[in-house]
Parts: sequence; C-alpha cells; structure tokens
Amino acid sequence: MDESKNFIHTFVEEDMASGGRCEGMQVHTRFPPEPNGYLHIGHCKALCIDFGTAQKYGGLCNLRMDDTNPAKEDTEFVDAIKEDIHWLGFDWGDRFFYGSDYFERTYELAEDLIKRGLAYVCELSAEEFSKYRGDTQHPAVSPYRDRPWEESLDLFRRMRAGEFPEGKYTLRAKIDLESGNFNMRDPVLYRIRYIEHHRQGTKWCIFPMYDFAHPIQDALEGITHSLCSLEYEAHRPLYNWVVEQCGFEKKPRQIEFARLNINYTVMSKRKLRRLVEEGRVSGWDDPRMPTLCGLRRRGYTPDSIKDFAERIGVAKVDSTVDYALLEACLRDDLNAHAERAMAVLRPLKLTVTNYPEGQSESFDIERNPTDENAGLRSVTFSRNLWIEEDDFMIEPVKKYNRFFVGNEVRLKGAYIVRCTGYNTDADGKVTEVLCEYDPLTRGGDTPDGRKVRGTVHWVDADNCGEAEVRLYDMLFTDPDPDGADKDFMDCLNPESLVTLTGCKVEKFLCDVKPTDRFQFLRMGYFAPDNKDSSPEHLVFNRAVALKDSFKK
RNA sequence: AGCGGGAUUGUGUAAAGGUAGCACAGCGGACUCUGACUCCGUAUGUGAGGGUUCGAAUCCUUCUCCCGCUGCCA
Repeated sequence: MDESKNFIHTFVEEDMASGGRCEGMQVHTRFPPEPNGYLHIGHCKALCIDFGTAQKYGGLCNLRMDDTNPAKEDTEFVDAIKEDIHWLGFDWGDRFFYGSDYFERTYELAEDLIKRGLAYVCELSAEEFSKYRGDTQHPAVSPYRDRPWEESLDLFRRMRAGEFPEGKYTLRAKIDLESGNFNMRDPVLYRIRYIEHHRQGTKWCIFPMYDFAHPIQDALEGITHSLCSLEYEAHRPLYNWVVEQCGFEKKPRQIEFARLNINYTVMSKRKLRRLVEEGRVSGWDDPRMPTLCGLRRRGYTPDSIKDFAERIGVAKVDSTVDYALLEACLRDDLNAHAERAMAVLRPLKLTVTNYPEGQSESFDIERNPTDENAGLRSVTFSRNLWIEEDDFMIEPVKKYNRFFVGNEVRLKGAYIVRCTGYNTDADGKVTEVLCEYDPLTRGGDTPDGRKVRGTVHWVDADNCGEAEVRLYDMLFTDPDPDGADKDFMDCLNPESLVTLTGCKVEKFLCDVKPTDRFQFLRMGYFAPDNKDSSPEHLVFNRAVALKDSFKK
C-alpha cells in the first residue's frame, strides 16, 4: 500500500490502535451521494478518500444513496452514479444501500426519542420559526417545546398517517435553544412532504432530515469513519448527539476535509444541472463537462483521475487546484500506455524527388516507445507525403532543426532526407517542399553514425486515413464567477461555447485509419468520442507545441 | 456578532522542537528517431508581533486575515 499519509489516516490509525476507539474492528467507510445529479471530478476526490481509506487499511467501503429528500432525487442518477464509480475502478461488493431503506428503523428511533422527551412535535411554520430562532445575541424560543410526550407521539403518528398538510408540523429534537451553534437549536428531524419518492413511492409522507438520517444510517451499517466535507463541521455535534441518544453501541466518527476546487472549472452540481437543463451543453456527458462521464468522453482515463485525486492531497484548508495538474496526470498516464500515431493537422506537401513515382514500401514503427510489449504498427511510404506546415521554414530561426533548404531531417521511422527546395504560389505561400532521400538510411538509421538533429512526423499521401477532430475546451469560467454579482453563465469562456452542438471540427490525416470522430485533448492527444467504453488514445506527435497553442 | 474551522513559495501538499521537502506551473540547460518523454539545474514560502528554548512552521500569547453555519436542502 502506498505510504503517503494524510490527517484522516492519522485519526484512523489512532482509532484502530490498541486502546483506541475502534480497537479490533475493521475500518469501514461509506460513499453517500445524493442521487440528484451526475458525479463530477469533485466527487471523485471524496470517492478516492472514502474507498481509498478503506483499501489502505484492509477495510470496507459501502455505497449508499442518500435519498431522504424525495423532491430532488431520481432513479436515472442512481444508475449513472453506479456506472461511473465502477468505471473509475471502485467496487462496493454487495454493500449497496439506500438511505430510504432505513426509513422504518429511523422512524422507530424518532418515536423512541419522543417517548424519552428528547423530541417534540412543533407547529411553527418555517417563517414563524425563523422569527423564534433567535440570533447570535439571543436564544431561540419554542412555544411547543414542553408539549407532553404523549401528545407529540400522537401527532407524530398522525403526521405519518397523512392527516396533516405539508408544513403544518415538524418533529424537532429538544437540544439547546441557546447554543451558539444553530444546528443545535432544536433542529428539525422530520418534515411532511407529499411527493412520490423514487423508491418508496407514496409509502411515506414524512421524511427524515439529513442530520437525523445520516448518523443513523452510518451507525446501522457499522461505519467506523464517516468522511465528509468541511461544511458539515458544524453539524458534528448534532451527528454525535443523534448517535448518542439513539443508543448505538458502535459509534461512527465524522471527519471533515476540504472539498475540491479547480480553477476555471464549474464544480457545483446546481450549476452543472443548469447547464444541462438550459441546453448549454448536450447533456451530463458532454465532453466539456467536468462530470466523470464527460471526462470519460473527453478521453480521460480512470487511472489519470485517481492519480489526480491522490496528488491533490487531503487537508482542511479551502484550496483551488490548478487545472494543469489534471492535464499533467492524464499526460503521464497516456504517455506510458497510449499508442502512438503520426498525424498531420495542417498538411504541407512533401515530395521525395528521387523516390520513384508509383513505388511504395512499408515500415514498422513502435506503437509505444516506452513499452516494448506494445508491439509495432506498419506504415507505408511513397514519393508523396504530407508533413506539418510548421515543420518547414524558409528562413530558419535559431535552433530550428527541421526542414529548411540544405538541412538533413529524419522522417520518423523511414529515411533521412535532405531538403532541396520548395515551391510557392503567387502569394508566396509555400505549397510544396522538395527533398531527396538517402537509401542507406532505411528505417531512419544512420549507418555512418552522422548526427541528424531533426526528426519529423509524416503521413503517406497515397495511403493515409482521414478523420474529423473536434476541438473542445473544458467549460471554463472566469476565475471568480461569483465575484461581481454576475451570473456564472455569463462568465463561461466563449471559446468553449463556440461549439455548442457541433464543436469546432477540423480534419486531420493519420497513419492509421481512424473511423470515429475524435476528441482533441488540449495537450495533443486524440481520443475517439466513445460514450460507452474507456477511450483508446492516439498520442499526437510533438504534443507540447499544441499544448501551448491551446493554452488559455 | 455568536459558534465552528483555517493560514507553509504562483498552485496544491509534507515536515508531531533539530537542514523547510515533494508535485504541478515557471525559467535555464542536457539528452533524444520529434522540440514530446526523460534528466539536471534554478528562483520564489512558514500571515504579523511578542514570549519559552541551545534551537520554533511546530509550544505559549496578542493581533490580522480567510472560510463555514443562522433551510422544513444534502
């Protein structure tokens, strides 16, 4: 297992150590998404922390749909979430749960609290309660706090039976109306909602709040460590209160960490949802979206995303990670594993004048120079080739090693050629580059050991594949979209919106025969636009030049 | 304001009193069948002040700044 350690690991080890809170137990975590949207790169951090922590200590991680609010949740999202997690490579075994499966048990525990005078039915409306809630200077008051428990129990049962309209009553915990932590000022435990639940149907018309349901779910599943984001910090006392008052023997421990932010990247589920609903993108899996399925279509690999989650670390500080790190992770993965191809984006004709017209031969070129097992691919060569427009200069700049008249250049995997001239059109634009090849350098070797500094990619004009490439950018926003009270929609990078339905499409020539439309990744990799499976990549030549040209 | 968190280079993240390290981004160079990859080098940091100590990012203290909470959302 990896040796890197963060503050969560420190806590866990403390708890598991002899004499610790969880001595002799197995580490058990859970990933609890609310099924009201698709998973995005931010969830991935939590996913890697939840599953990763369990893995690190030989424990288990459950997958649990946190579906206690019927207004927002849908089965469509449940399936998508499961698929995305599997795609990333995590597995919950047979421990897939719904928070709503515990509704009955949760209800019993609520009745129990009422009977012990720890909860009461309140009939303050939401607006009224905000008046009674008090403020930092004044404690709250509640006229219903001292309702006899028998009466509360009766009302609570009738709430469940559907005798009251929405909003008429709530069940509240009786905790501390003077607490500086507002979560402890008699928080609502149950509210009435006549909305069909995506799983429970119309069986229930009262639903537990997150603050009540979550600790119970954790405790029932034997969770030892409940890892969540920073905004729940102030809820921890309530979490502990519920676990304590409900009498659970094994008490889960909540630990909070900072959620992920990436610069220029829209990371709120609410906003992503708007992009989908208002048709600014083609769907949750639009390649410009930071959702897992969007990243997948864009060409990101599971390993690169997990590596990213690893490299950003875990802490309690609000932080914003540089988008470039995500790209670096993908580059590293692709560089090690993806197949190479030679592709020409802006073709310039290259004629090998001393190579006979009509003659052809083929060369075997490694699929991946860093991986011998990747094998070879065959490419054909002829008198008529295409090279990249900027691989020729009439007047070479300093340190330019590619085509200019008089210079020797290696055609990758084929021959050493010497540039002998070029032709231009009436405007002086270069239309053709001329060269002569050295037959003794077949395969690109130099038997006499002479140094040839420039190596250039090429494709056989008589036998090359052609494909479309879609130029995408992520949906970037201004660095501070919420700043000058602008709507984030107005802060989206126009470049990334150019291509609403079609994207910018260009053709490219390639030494293999691509049949799909390809995504163009910013740093010079191609990935077919494949909705269903993991992408196969073609790593583009001299990636950095493109990386720079597409840099923000 | 009350309560709860937090502050290490451009961005993240390590260092549990003992050389402030690593990654990404930047810059410079070497190497190379692509200028990529790789390798080497390099600049920039402990929010501020006081204290304890031989020695402080770390302990104490005062201050400053940032974030979260005041849903019948999660």
